[in-house]
Amino acid sequence: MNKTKKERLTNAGWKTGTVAEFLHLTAEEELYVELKASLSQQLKRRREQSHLTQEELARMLKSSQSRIAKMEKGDPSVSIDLLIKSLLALGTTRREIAKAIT
Amino acid sequence: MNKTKKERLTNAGWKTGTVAEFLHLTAEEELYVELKASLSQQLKRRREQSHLTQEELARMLKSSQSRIAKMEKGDPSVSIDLLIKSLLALGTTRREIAKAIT
DNA sequence: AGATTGTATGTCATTTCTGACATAGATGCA
DNA sequence: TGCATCTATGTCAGAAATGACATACAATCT
Repeated sequence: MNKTKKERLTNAGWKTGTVAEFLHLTAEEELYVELKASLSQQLKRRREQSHLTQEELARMLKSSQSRIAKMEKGDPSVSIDLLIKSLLALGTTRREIAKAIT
Repeated sequence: MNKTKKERLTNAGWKTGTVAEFLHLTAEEELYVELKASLSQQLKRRREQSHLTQEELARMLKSSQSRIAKMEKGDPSVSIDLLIKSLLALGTTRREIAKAIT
């Protein structure tokens, strides 16, 4: 965003900044959300590489299509625990999980 | 364990093997438990390096001494989520967390 | 247009996790 | 010995996550 646009928005009463600021996240919360997002993306990649639909993966994991969708979207209702268990079930190694987190 | 001892135990009716086998864990469950144990150890290391007691850390995290103890012991009742949130609160970077997981 | 396939989103009963508390080790010190 | 400090373990009410379901959305067909 260039300076001019920012000034225009600010003058018009808008606040500018990061998503984290907008959502009032602390530094730690932001790191947590980002870390979770990385795992979400990794899960989606692995599923697509395996040519599985969300429904097929759900059956494999004894979960549901809607929960898989939420996992891949980084929905607040899904835990890192579930993401990691899912990745492990898909054959992801610790090293690969670590790489995704970095 | 040397061969002789294993034979003795086996002959006496004991089964030998890994903890995972004893607890009837699947391969994925075993990986999950190991990964969690790594984070537990990392948390304990960081706390001790910071010269904090469990009680002090508990106050910092708005948790309780007993939960910190359970975290560091890898108790089944604690989630990876809580471990990661705690590590982040202690200033651990994503890179360091990734390293611990590897 | 309608039909099919795959993904997203809202809701909810049940399950699991969490902080808090009590209390039991464990270690050191007077 | 008793006393203080730190850690471990069991329990439980309240909070959060889970799978399941319905349904909406999107893309691709005939």
